[in-house]
This record gives sequence, structure tokens and C-alpha cells, in this order.
Amino acid sequence: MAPRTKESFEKIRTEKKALILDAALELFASEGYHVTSVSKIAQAAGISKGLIYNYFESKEEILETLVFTTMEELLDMIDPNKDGVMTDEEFVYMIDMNFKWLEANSDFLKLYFAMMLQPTVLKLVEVKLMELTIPVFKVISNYFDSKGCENPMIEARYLNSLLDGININYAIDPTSIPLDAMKQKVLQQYAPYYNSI
Amino acid sequence: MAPRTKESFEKIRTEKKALILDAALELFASEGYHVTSVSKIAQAAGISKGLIYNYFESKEEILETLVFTTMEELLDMIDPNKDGVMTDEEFVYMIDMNFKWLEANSDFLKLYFAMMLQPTVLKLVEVKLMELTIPVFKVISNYFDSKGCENPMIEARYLNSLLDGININYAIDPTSIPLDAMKQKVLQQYAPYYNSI
Amino acid sequence: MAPRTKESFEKIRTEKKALILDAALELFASEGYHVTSVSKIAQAAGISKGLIYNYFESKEEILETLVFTTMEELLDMIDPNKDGVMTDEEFVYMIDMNFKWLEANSDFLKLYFAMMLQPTVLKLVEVKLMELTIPVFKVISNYFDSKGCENPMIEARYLNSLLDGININYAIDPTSIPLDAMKQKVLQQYAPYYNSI
Amino acid sequence: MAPRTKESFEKIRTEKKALILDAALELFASEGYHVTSVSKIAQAAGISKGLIYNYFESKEEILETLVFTTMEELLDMIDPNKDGVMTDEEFVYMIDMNFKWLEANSDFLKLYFAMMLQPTVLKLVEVKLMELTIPVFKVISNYFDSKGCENPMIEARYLNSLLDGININYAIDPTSIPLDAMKQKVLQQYAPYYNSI
DNA sequence: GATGAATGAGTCTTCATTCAT
DNA sequence: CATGAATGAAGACTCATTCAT
Repeated sequence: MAPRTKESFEKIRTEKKALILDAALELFASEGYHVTSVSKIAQAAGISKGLIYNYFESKEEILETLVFTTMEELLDMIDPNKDGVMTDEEFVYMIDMNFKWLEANSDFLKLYFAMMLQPTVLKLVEVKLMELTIPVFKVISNYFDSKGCENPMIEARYLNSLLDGININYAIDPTSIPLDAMKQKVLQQYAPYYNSI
Repeated sequence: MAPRTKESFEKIRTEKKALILDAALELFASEGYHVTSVSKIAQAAGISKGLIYNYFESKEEILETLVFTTMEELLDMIDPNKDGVMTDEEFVYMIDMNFKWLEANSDFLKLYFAMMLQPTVLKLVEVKLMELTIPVFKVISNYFDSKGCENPMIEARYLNSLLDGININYAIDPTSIPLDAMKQKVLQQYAPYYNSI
Repeated sequence: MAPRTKESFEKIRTEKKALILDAALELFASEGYHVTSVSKIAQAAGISKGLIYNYFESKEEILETLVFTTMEELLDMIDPNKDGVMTDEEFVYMIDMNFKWLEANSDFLKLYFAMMLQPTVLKLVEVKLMELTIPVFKVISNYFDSKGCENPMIEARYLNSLLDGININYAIDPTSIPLDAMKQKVLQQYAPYYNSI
Repeated sequence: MAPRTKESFEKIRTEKKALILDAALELFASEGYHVTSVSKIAQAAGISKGLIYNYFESKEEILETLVFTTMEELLDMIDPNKDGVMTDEEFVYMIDMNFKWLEANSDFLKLYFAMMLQPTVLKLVEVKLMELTIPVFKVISNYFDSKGCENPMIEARYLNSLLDGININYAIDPTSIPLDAMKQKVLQQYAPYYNSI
């Protein structure tokens, strides 16, 4: 019989890789990275343990792939046109997106915060995450600056903390916190800025 | 490392037990619960591995003791006289204490958030923590209610999220966030309440 | 690497089979049989892993084929006309050939000695090798006997050990031992025999 | 009860370590390093798998310990007073010892040659072995030099090869080669040197 | 109380081999 | 013929826990 085509193999790889990543994210988020064994991931993905290593070098590579892929996707949201400048619309959009994204990706957020809290475990991941985060603060801080805010970096940190706090509480227990009400309060609190004082 | 001294758990009569708890907290916070082996704790505490099991049933019991002991200490801070009522002074004191405590106990906070994020791992701990937390929200919510706030529970959640966000960012990287400036901003944001609108 | 070219196993009809054997020999010799994975062989041979199993039943069969093919080739050298009798010319020729062959096949020698040293691993191979070796000793021993040597079998073992010693040292590190000088010394040591005392 | 004394623990460690090394040497020699699993070593030593790691960092460390310990012991034999000079008595003694040692340590020799043949596998070990070997050649070469030998290094290599050849054949199959006869032949061959030509 | 040797279940990872295409 | 995805058994190593002393 004719061997499978290159594309056929490629398709299998892409699909199976996604399968593994999905299973891994759910398990990492709910049970924790260290408690999740590769066997469990394989089982959840409905494949054999060995096959995992056909797609990833190691358990850690699964984690890295998971984190970096999602982070980049996430950063696109903050500064869509990547010009380092944030308009009023983009500011409101960012807050809006934070809440939209939160609902769809609470699994990822759990994993993200868990990782940030234990840097020793995953040094490499942490460093790269820091690098990805810095420009975000820049953009937001620039925005506050342009609005005449006295201490824009502090304001950016404050907003970031507020959102992180809401996010983490939602990640911990989605039923504990009413997202819509929270969003309204955040928008209202920052209205003076985007309504151009 | 946090300025928690070797006398932290002095209320725990046995000196050895305090030694173990101190060592465990530092390691759990910096490396993570699962990555920290009992041997490492013993080594850090300057005792033998076997001795740990004279004082604790298991590694998990160390964690539980750590968490519950500290949580109770913490809750005392929120509502000192346990009357379920919060005065303006107590409200400002609570915010003040949050920051004071944060500086001294970032190790514990790391551990606390890490645990809350992965409930499956430590079901028992989580349930008890929830129980401890509920009354706090009640007290704060009551306070906002007494001030004529329309949706006091939402306001309590919002404040809690804000503080959690600051706390977690500080726990992750103490250099990234200026505590004093943050405290000023929080107090200023809630001034309308405790200055009796 | 040894100067064995890709055409080494040309007597093996299938070209692919020769490709596999060449790759396997080089890898087995340099890395060791157990450390060499079938994937690595396939990669070195420029074919797919699965295809190897079209030509060989197992990894072990590759090794066996490698060894037996080469050993037979080698034995032809010792007693070319297979009459069990060795002339003075054939004796000198044998020593000469040992050195010639050594230079071209140090890869094989590494593998050969490695296998002889760990009989349990490859019982089957060992037995067959022994069978192949015995007649060689006979022929050489007969030669010494015909020269009036008192203890011809001892003499044969001695010569064999000497050559093995040179061979193995060359196989281990070709730069460590000057083959020409060694050959001269061997020939000189045995000159009394072939110069008919 | 009083805890065991320091000496008591020390004794246990020494004994158990020797137990493991003995079991490992026998298995490494007969089956090969890679084929010998840590479980098998533990089983042969009559202890649990895990305990092995209480005494050695890794399987490789067992091998290294085995090799270096024995090699140093061995080198003492060559140049007992470590003055780099070899007398006639020491020369004869060295040959004598080679054969004595051979009988008692054929297991080690198997392992030694097997390792030398596959340098890639155990780079570290190989390098150190080379270092240990060089001075030996120096001493022997000096000896031949002092005897007026034209090319002492060649002579040293030749003798070394001869002994290696005998050793390896004995290691492969002790019944195949009569040690006494071999020793007599070696001594006789080199008699002109130590009988002061 | 105190020590650390000892256990064994569990973890990540590798690899010979099979098989659908 | 050829390919490489897929499997599963096996291997090195870790670690919570037990226990003799």
C-alpha cells in the first residue's frame, strides 16, 4: 500500500498534539503540575504513555508549550496593533477582554498563578513570562501618563493588581465572584481616565 | 526571605515542632509543597528525618498545621473582638494590618495562594479555609451595609480582590510593587466610607 | 572512523540491507550495542525505522548478521585453501593480513571484543564464534607442530594472545600504537619458525 | 532506646557499600553494564532497589567507584615505591603480579576492557583511566631504556599488548588458556632484559 | 527522644517492535 | 516497499514512611 502522505502525518501530529495539550492543561490546572503524572495525561488524552514523548521532549516541555502559546495569544489582546500606544477604546477593550478571556480560560489562569508563585520549580518559564509581561506594563503606564496621571507606573500596578485579584478569585472559585458586577465597578473606577478628565 | 523568625510558632509548646514548621514554611513557599521532601525539611530544621514523624503524622499534617495556625492568627486581626461588627477604626486598621502582615508573611501568602489554586490536591485544607473565610466577608459586608452601600457583598468582594491582587503580586515578587503607595491608594479609594459620607 | 565504505557489505544483494549493516556496525562499535537504538540506525542509514524490520527480524539479528558475515570473511583469510595446512608463506601472510585487516576493520574488532567479553548477553553469538575460532587454532597449532615446536597449542595461544593484545589496543585507540613497528616485532619474534630453524 | 552510635552507622555503611560493589562487579562483568539493571544489583546484594541510592548517587557512580578503586590498587602494584624507577626485581614482580592478579580479578578485567572498548558510553571514566595508565607506560619504558633498548616506548607497548592479550583471553574464557605456561613464556621472552644483557 | 538505614510504590523516560496507510 | 504513529514493558531514580537501635 502507498505510505501516508506528508500532509496526512502532519495532520495527525497537529491534532494529537492539541489533544495532549488540552488534557494537560485541564489536569495541571485542577490537580497541579507535580501531582499530574504523564500517565494521567496520556489516559485523559486517550493515548499511551509512550506516545506523549513522540510529541514532547518532556513533561516540562508540555508545560512550556502550554504557557508560551497562551501567553502570546494573550498579549495580542493588550496591544492589538503592537504600536505601544493605547487609545481610550483600547483601554476599555483591554478591560473588557480581561473578563471575557477570564471566563474562557480560568484553567490557564490557575496554572499561570500557580507557576508564578513557585519560581524555583520552573525558573525558565518564569524568566520568559517576566519578559512577556514587561511591555504590557509599559503600554498601560504610557496610557495613564498621557492622561496626566501623576504616577502612571503606580497606577498601572494598581490596576494590574485589581484585575489579578479578581482573576485569581474567579480562578479559585468561579461561583464566588460575580464577573459582570466586577467589570462594571472596574470600568466605573477608571471612567475618569477614558472619559478624558 | 520573609522576616519570620525562628520564634514564629512559639505558641506551639514543643520547640522542635516550631523548628519544623518554620523550616517547612520557608521551603514550601520557595520550592513548593510537592517539590519539598521531608528530608529537606529535616535538614533545614537541623534534625533527623525520623524525628519529624514524632511530631507530625505525615507531611500533609505539617502543611495543615502550618495553614490553620496562621489562618487563625490572621483572622484575629480582622475582627479582634469577634463581635461581628466593624468600626471605622477597625476598617482602616484591617487595611493597615493587611499591609503590615503582608510584609512579614509573604512566605505564608505564597503557600496560601498556591494551595487555594489547586483544590484537588488538598481538599480538606480547602474546605476548612473556606469556612474560616466566610465570616470575614460577613463582617466587611456588614460594614459597607452600615455605610449605606447599595450592594455591600459586591463591595466586599471587590475590596478583597483588590487586596488579594496586591498581596499575590507582592508574594510573587516583593520588589515589583511599592507597598506604601498601594496602601495610600487603597485608603484613598475607600476614604468616602470611613470618613462617613 | 574506519575506512569501511558504504559498499562493504555489497555481497549482500539488497542494497538497503547493506546500508543498514554499515550504519549499524559504525554505531555498535562507537556507542555500543545496547546504547544504539534502532531509530539511530535507521537515521544513520537514511531510512525509516519501520523499514529495518522488512530486512531484519530484530535488532539482534542485525548484530548476528554483522558478526557472522564478517567472521566468515575473516576466516577465509587464515586458511585460504581450507586444507588445514599452513605453509611458511601462509603463516607470514596471516600475520601480514592481521595488520592489514586491523586497519580497515577496527570498528568490527571493537564490536567483536565487546561481544566476547559479555557472553551472557549474546549466548548464541558466542557459541557460534567459538565454533568458528577452533579450526583456526588447529591450523596454527599444526604449523608450529610441523616446525618441531614442543608445545604447539601453547605457542598458538601465545601468538593469538599477542595479536589480540595488539588488535584490542589498536581498536581502543588507533593512535596509541604504531602498527608497522608492532608488525616488525611480531615477524621478528616468529622468524625462527618460518625461516625453518 | 539509645540511638545507634556514629561508629555503628559507619560500619553499616561500609559493609553495605562493599556488598553492593561486589554484586555490581559480578553482574557488570558477566552481563554487561547496560544490561545490568539496578534492580538486579539490589536483588543480588539482597537489599531493596531504593537502598542502592542511599549509598550511590547513580548507577554510573557505582561503576566509577568500582573502576577507580581497583585501578588505584592495581597501579600500586606496578611501581610500589612510586619512585618512577623500576628495578629488575620489580620488573619480574610486575609480570608475576599480572598473572596473580588476573586469576583473582578476571571479573574486573572483563569490565575494564568492555569499558575501554566503548568510550562514548563512559567518557568520564575513560579519561580518568587514560590518566592513570600513562605513568605506567612511562615507568616500563624507562626500564627498557635503562637496559639500552633502542625503542623503549615501542617495547613497552609490545609487552603491554602481549599481557593485555593474555589477560583478555583469560577474562573471556579462563579454561582456554594455561596461565602458568603463558607466564613462563613471557618471562623467558624478556629474560634478556632482567638478566642484564 | 533521636537517628538514619531500609522499603516499595510511584515517577519520568526510553525503546524494540507492530501496524495502518 | 516505505513511513512514522502507536504501544507497552522495562529502567533509573525519588521519596514518604517505618523501624531497629
